[in-house]
Amino acid sequence: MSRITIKDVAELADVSPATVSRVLNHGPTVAEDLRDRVMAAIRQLGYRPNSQARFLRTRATTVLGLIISDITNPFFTSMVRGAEDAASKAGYSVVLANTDEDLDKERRYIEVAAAENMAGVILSPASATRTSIELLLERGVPVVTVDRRLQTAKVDRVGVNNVRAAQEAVIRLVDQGCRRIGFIAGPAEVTTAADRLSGYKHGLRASGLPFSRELVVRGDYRIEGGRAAAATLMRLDPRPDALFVSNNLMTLGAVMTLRDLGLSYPSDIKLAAFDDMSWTLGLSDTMTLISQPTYEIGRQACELLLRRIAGERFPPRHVVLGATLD
Amino acid sequence: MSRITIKDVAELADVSPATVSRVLNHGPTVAEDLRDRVMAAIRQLGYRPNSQARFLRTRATTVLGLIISDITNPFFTSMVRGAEDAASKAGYSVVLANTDEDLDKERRYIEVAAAENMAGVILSPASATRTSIELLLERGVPVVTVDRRLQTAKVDRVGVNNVRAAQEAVIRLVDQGCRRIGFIAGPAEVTTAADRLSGYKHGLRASGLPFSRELVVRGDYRIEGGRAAAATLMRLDPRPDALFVSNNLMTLGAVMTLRDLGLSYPSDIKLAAFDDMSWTLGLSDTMTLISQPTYEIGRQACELLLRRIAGERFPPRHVVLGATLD
DNA sequence: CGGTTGCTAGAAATCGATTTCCGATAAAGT
DNA sequence: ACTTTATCGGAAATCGATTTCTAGCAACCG
Repeated sequence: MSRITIKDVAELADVSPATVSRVLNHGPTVAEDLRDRVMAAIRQLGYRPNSQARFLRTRATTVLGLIISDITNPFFTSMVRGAEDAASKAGYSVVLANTDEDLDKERRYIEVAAAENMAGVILSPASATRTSIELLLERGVPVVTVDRRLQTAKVDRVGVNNVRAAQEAVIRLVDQGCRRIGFIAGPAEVTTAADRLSGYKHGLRASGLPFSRELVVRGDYRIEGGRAAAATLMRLDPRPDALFVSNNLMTLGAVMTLRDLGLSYPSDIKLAAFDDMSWTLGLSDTMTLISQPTYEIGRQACELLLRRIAGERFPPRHVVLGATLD
Repeated sequence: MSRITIKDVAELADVSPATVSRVLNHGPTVAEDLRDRVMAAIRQLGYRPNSQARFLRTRATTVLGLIISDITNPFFTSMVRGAEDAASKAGYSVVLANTDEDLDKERRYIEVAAAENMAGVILSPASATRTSIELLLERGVPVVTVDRRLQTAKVDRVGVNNVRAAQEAVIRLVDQGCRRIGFIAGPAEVTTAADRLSGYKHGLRASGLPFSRELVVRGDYRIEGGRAAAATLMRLDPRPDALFVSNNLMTLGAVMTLRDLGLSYPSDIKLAAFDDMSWTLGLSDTMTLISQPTYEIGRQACELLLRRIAGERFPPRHVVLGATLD
């Protein structure tokens, strides 16, 4: 409950608060013995500067916000680690917030980040058009988006080329003999969903296959959505000979549906999906997987953010990393 | 980049800053028309109080810290949600930090929580003996631990009775005919690991089976650790007829090992494990699972924390929720 | 030897809010 | 009608740090 302030330290060391501050910050202009006395007093009292008070004067914090849509998703977990590693190397800490793809929650956490004057924010926006980051931008808090783009503001973004990756996966399926490829798309508001759908269409065109509306069903990027979407697709007549699912959790759902129907892959139906799924142990061994360099996405996003925080000015940058098909 | 302060609002509304503050906080003692003018000015300028400055005066924040050992683990994910729901109901926000079971990282985030003067902290300590929370306690920041206990300080804790749950699972395995039950334990520093090991021993004793040192191998609560531990156990001669794994991620590893050896469960060997694993789709259908009410753990931990924050004083409380065997 | 330069360290202003204290005004009581 | 009381709102102090400004002192130079 104690409140040890710079003044207490100053008194004990018999110097002025200004000197204590100098010892802690821009060091050199303080005499050896004073410096020692101050350090001793600090240790003795267990003094820690009040970061709020410090901020009031300096406007500098060392906490980054990482606002993501679903911490359940291993995709994001590895990204968090990449960001944390880059941040701690630079002396910053990362706090996480989970939005659950919920715009209200997202707005609340953006408010928190702004109110706490975080040094910068890495965001995977729940919506390209309805997520608003002006609260941050108008306060000068830099923002970098990961995975998804944002249409409401021009900010840096780190991700992969979703269009191309999706296209390649479709071509791969066609090479395996598929002709009727069902696509489980993501939420309409998310740019990755749109990009992947667009890649799906490109892939069909490139393969000379027709695009059919009925073969596309939207899900919510969660397990349940994938399950329902797959069920819808599998009721079609004739039924698809392949499913292409646009994220990992929905793929789990789709596999559940296939099980329920007694279908196995790849014998009865081929599967392709976005994102790493190695944690499912074998479920994904026999499907085409598009994996993204998630750790690297987090790392680079954080480094970009740190450069913005340091004050570098350059046009909004899109870092596009390679996704791999395997 | 703009800095809109209470002074700007006061000027525009042609009142004093004190009045603006009164409008925002303890309302009633301010006249209708002034109140309206102030509100209009606030809206017009998009004013938001600087929370650091406010804190300096009031010493009250509305951010809770949730410091957990592994956000990858679905166990914690659901807990986070429980805590978030309880917190937001009370007007608090939750920020997460991920320690990766790493004591250094953990210490860093405890420092962050203290430096940021978070209102309270929910912690799943990486070590019962080496995790130090005095930084928080001496500043009056209440702490509640979840899942694991802490030996370095007497604080509230919410979790399940790990000893009993483990014991029951062992008895269940014995009922299924198992006589040589291998146990994959968790890290020595974590209380849940010790409790579960102890429950395993109790279960054996209650079933009249001998305890054998060689049947216990320690893992690190991660996939790799489970894999290695299972491999060690399966090299024993005679090999175990059951494996009891003390958390979900290690169970994944153990299953990987069994696959590699060409063994299937429950025909060749029986499995029991702690924690929900429904996200593994079928992997866990045929094993004995001890599931914990994770959402509820998070919710109750948060409510306990909020009571402490509100200043309630009562002896450190241990809330023990029921784990279920299925 | 006097005056200038160069440091060091303290006093005081400052950041942006809240809150205490107090004066002014209006309402109420005699 | 005049004093007393209540209420409202402004001036100023405060929270805990940083930073500017300045005084004091020593060293250096001509």
